[in-house]
Amino acid sequence: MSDVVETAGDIPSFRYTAALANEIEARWQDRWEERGTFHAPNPVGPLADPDHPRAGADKMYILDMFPYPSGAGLHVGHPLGFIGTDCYGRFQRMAGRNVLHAMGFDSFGLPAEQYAVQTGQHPRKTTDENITRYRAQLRMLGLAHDGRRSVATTDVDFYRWTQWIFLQVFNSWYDTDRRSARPIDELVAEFEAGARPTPDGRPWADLDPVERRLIVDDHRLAYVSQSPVNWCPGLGTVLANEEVTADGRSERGNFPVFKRNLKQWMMRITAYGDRLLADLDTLDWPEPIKLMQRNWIGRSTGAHIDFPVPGSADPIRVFTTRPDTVFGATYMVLAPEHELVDRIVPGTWPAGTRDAWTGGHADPRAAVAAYREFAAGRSDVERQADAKEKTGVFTGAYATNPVNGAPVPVFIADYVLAGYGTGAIMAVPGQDERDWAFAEVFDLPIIRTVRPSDGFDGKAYTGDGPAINSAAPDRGLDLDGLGVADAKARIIEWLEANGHGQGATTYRLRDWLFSRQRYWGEPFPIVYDETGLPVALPENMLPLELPEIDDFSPKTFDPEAADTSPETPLSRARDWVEVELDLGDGPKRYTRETNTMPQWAGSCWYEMRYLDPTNAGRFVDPDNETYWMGPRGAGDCGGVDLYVGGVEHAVLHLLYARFWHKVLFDLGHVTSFEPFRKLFNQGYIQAYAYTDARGAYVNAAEVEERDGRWFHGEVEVNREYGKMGKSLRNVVTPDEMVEAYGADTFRVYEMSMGPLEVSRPWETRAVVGAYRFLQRVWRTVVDEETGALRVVDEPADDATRRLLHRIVDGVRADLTGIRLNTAIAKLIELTNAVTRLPATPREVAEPLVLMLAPFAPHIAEELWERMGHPGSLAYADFPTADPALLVAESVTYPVQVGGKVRGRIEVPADADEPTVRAAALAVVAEQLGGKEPRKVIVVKGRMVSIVP
RNA sequence: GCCCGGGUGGUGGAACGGCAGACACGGCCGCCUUAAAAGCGGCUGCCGAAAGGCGUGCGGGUUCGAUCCCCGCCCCGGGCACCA
Repeated sequence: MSDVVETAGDIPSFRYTAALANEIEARWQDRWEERGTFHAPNPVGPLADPDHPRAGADKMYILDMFPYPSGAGLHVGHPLGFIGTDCYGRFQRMAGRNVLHAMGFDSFGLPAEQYAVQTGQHPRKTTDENITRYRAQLRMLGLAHDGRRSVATTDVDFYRWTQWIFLQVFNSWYDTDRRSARPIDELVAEFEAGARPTPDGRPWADLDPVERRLIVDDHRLAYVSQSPVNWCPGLGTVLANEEVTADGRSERGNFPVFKRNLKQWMMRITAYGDRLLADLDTLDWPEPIKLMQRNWIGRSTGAHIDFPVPGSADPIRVFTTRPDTVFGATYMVLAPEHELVDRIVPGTWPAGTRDAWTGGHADPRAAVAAYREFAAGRSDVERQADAKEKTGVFTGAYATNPVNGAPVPVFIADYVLAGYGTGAIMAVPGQDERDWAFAEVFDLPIIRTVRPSDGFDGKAYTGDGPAINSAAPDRGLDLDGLGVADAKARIIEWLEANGHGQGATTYRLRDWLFSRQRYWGEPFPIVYDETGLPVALPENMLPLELPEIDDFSPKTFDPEAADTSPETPLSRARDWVEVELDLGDGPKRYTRETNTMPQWAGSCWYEMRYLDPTNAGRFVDPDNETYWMGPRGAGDCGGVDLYVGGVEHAVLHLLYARFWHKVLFDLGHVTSFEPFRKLFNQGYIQAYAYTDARGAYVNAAEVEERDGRWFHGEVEVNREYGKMGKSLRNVVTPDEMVEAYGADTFRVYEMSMGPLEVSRPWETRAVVGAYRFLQRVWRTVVDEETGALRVVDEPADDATRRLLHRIVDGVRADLTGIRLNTAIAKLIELTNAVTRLPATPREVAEPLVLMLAPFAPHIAEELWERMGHPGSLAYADFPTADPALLVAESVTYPVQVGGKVRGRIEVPADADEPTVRAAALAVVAEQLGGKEPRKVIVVKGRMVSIVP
């Protein structure tokens, strides 16, 4: 991209060229670094600085979603958000705020590990090299980061606190009465005091130590569970629900995923479902993101209803959002994995069992076993592909409908999910489409319990209407005639009064699967003793460092082999796994946990480490957390003032981080109850890619357009629009842009392309517009031929001064609202006006340069210095408009007749309405043809509208 | 299928319900130059010679006035999807 040819002598010696820009940029980047220009002072600790110009000032914490340092380096799309936050932060600093802006690296993760597996090189080496490269690329852009605060999640000093927070979570339980996490010791104390009954009612003192531990472990916010998880044989690891795509494949690698019962670490995020939902209302986030989180949490209200099973001690408890339809429950379905199944299945088929219900098996046990095997062997892909075809089998058991005593056959079917509600449903085919479909396959009765307004039409009716067939007079229950909402309220009242159930709320959100079978992640600070139960390492044994091993790969399997089980890389480090430790009760043998934490762990709290990156005694000092993230008043959630990143983290990272933050809040470690007060989703820079006739990508830089068609040499190629990527052969790097135009031009171009939140295509040839703009700014201050200052101390003419103040006012408003593209347009407008003047008045040049500084900081610093200001403008006051100069002396009113502009009048700004009206009528007298208009509307300062 | 977001010149995009198209790219014309590049200046929504007319996905509505608000479609992008 070095096609900007500069031959000495052809261009003025002091023109703002790429070469000059690069020289200026390198010089200022060095100065900023040497002087610590962007160091933000903390209230306490090693980063405190009482002499700093912003010490104790109003603070502003700006955060970017930190990048994964990939081996490919940055392309021009990556820094879009970083530049946006930098412009905003530089503006806020000039507006008087103490701005904290830092950059770190989310450096655990699969690519470094996979590269390590291929090459045998340790992932730490690859990771460190990539981070070094990223730092260099980011530095080149002139980002005003506090370099002292840069952290990487793979730093041992960082992940010791990730482990520490894990222990906080592990050593906590959720008190549903107080709606808060509490230390686990307090739960134990309640059990010991008898204040809290044990699950089976036996006195605490009668339980043996292992029984007690099992009960306590069952309450922890981090716990080991044997439950259905997403097992991905092709990757050799289990995955969180959020990492599985809609069609049942791994987000990474696109391998099939199977539900398997495996022992895994879970985080009890469901305990926080209601707070994660309710507190969304306190956040200044884009509505679509809040909506995605609301949908993900998926709160539904309804009721639990108990259906007794004759001969079984336990009833089948179902969750339903439509308790009003209980009279239409003609069968029930349990998830195949439901724990009650084995206890209710009889030895033989009951009399009258239809052949279609048995799956051809001689007895119910065989039928259930066969169906379970079938269901377990189906990947989510297959299950969802066949969603319309219902499968299942009769268990041989009947339950009793509590409202009328009717016997109800119990089926198992995989359309009922073990993880949602109670894993059991009452099926009401008359009012539910899925139940209808199942009832058709198994020829089950259908009872309508809601009357549609326009008649029955051979399918389930899910709308509102009066209840029918819903009375049991002998039991004091009659819903008939009630609308859905009233019927719901009435039946819940009846269920509660008669002990058959109660109103209930359930969430779609499931607990978070927290362990991975990988090497390159945080080791769990957990060991197992001879009982096989987990034991937390004491804090003084942190950090628990990753052991050095030779083979970093988890064992992977045939992607389709559902019946395989994970084997972790760390389990190969035998000397590390089998240890003797003294955890306070003398040296004993322990076995270490060999799973590692998922990549999300570090990103759940990194924003707090920037606040106090070197603190060896705490993850963050409370005074520093309170200053930077504390609530601004009663009811305020606190948190980062502006968090900018892509929408792809709408539910994963942003939900997990909120959860951890709330646990830390409950335990008193932070004062904010949300981590990110304001969220801003930046758009993406997209790019065109071109394929030839064989579908192979050709180098996009070599493609030319001719009459709306695209050619690579003489070959016509096909244009695609999408991502930038090596394999698409359309990558443009910031390095090339900086070399060809300078970092300031690159920054201005990216910010001027459109609103920060909107995605847009990259167009290299358009970058020159930003370049010409900066050249014009340069020329207003510096004579291109001589290098002399063109700035004069004479006052500006009135029009220029008014323009300046209008622009200052607009740019300030645009920057405050993060409308960076329109701010730049205004600066160009001002520059274009000033360029036409014979010399540049200082009263215009200085504010122009100051306003330019957030966008193009290097050239602004350089010009500021040349205008006689030593030091940096980073802390100079951002210009303020004089309100008196914002009021125009005269106003031009367009005059509309019948909605069309037919003339315009110029009147003094303070002209009263009759004056404007008379002037307007005069100018359009011809159109009115002497007739008196029906109506004349004068909008002060805006326009006149006449209805003829 | 359900839920969001969005459709404005050749292109990226501007417009508190008030002159649609700011600003930029591209294009055309000109200046400078032996020449080219760079730079600078002018023009550039569409139709029309002009006067003028038509224009913000399509069709309606509210309003003195609609890119903006309301209703119904069409198209594009994203999210969720057997959640009882």
